[in-house]
Amino acid sequence: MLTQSATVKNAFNPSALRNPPVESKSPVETTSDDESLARSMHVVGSVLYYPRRTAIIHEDDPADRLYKVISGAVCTYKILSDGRRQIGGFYLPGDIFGLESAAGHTLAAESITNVKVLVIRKSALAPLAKQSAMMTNELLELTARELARAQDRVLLLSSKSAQERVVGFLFEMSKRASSTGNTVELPMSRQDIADYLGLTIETVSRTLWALENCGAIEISTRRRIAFRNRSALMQLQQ
Amino acid sequence: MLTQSATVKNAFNPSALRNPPVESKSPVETTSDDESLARSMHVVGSVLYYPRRTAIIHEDDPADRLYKVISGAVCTYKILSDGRRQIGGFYLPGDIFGLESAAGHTLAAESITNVKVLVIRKSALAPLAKQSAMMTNELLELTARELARAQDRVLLLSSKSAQERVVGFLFEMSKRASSTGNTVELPMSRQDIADYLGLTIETVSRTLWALENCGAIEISTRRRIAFRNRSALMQLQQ
DNA sequence: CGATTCATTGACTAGAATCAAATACCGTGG
DNA sequence: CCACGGTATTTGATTCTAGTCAATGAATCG
Repeated sequence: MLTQSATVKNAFNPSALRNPPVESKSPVETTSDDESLARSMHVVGSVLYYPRRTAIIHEDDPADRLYKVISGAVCTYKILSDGRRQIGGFYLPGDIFGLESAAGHTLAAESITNVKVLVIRKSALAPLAKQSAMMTNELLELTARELARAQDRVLLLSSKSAQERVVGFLFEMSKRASSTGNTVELPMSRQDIADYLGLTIETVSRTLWALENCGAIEISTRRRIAFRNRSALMQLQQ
Repeated sequence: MLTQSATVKNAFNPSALRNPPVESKSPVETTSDDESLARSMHVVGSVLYYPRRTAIIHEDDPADRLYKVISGAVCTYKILSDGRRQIGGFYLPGDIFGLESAAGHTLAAESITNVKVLVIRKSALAPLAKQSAMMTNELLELTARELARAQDRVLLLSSKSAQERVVGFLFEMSKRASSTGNTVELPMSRQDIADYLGLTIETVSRTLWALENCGAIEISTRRRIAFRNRSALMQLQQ
């Protein structure tokens, strides 16, 4: 359970970061349809800092909080009985996580990089929701979008090849992550990508190599990938 | 698009059913937390009948309706570019579908058996929702539950073997479908099961045979399966 | 009772997992 | 700045699971 003391233990001083938050690159965008929710979160929520690779939600935590990423990257996951890990999703600045847990079903969450998150108790949101039905609607909209994403993952996992998955992932990230021109910055490790796509780390590595080899991408750094031939990639993705 | 005329064309006379709705076996259960929604649906919604294997929602339909299964079984699905079909979910009496489309992302839906459904326009729901914030909350709760289910599917598809998938499916159905004692009645075809689990029909068939061979289940009819050794099955599922 | 669809079974193949090893990267401390 | 240790990643060889193709068998519908 995420107690106050646990939070304090995990907290770190943002001024001491070796990798400072990338707020300048990825400003927190509040889209028009979550404005009232965003405002409420800023009013009654509190900001927490987590260092890289720290638990934010444990799998058995009561699911009574919503989180908004301000800077950094977070993933939700589940550990299966045989030790395999499935990543439910990556959350980048502006994204909200903790929505799925309304049904008592909880994914764990951990920071991939140093992160700054806005936390709010759902119970603190309830009285505000009474005032404006707006906010409940926004929550509903967000949850429906999360559902749509999950269904896209179901599609991806059920019938796409390793190559299609990796290419799809690169496109998804180029849309969502901080990407300047043709370059995309991946905050997560190869293992994270593998666990997200339902592949092994070896397969992810080999697939990326193959994509580079055929001139579709260029792996500048491990964490930085440049698109060399977008249309060729499109075709590989189907 | 689902026009009134299309509805009429697809409609069938419930008194002429060869396989009458199983209302007596599977009564429509309205759980405590969707009571106000259920009431509203019954008040402003309308009942439609669809014969077996008929389109209820087309993939390009505007996503402005909610559906509640009264009797029979429905599946949502998507056809992939290469012709494969992925089933998003099965909906049995009492289940509501059409929730995911709030995000503009639509799955098609078709009847698996003859079905009776309650349909309501979301726009008709909106004015009622203003009166009671309750209902929006129920919708949120339902959507969150649907999200949790989708995430379970993601887990299942990303890292479970064919055997684990099939066993998991049997347990899911024994919980949800009309099951008397140790027998579960499957309204869907092998192909439906395969498309739901991300397997081929051959693999589903072989896996079921293997389960029967090792004494875990008994395939009385193609559509009726009896559990012979639940604890052995549990272990196979992991 | 035949026609058609649906399901099962068999033989073979392909793609990703696994196991094993080598290499590159990163932070640390000298 | 550079050597060092530990971790993350890449690469190689092999295995294994589920897919594919093909054919047979069973159920259902008219």
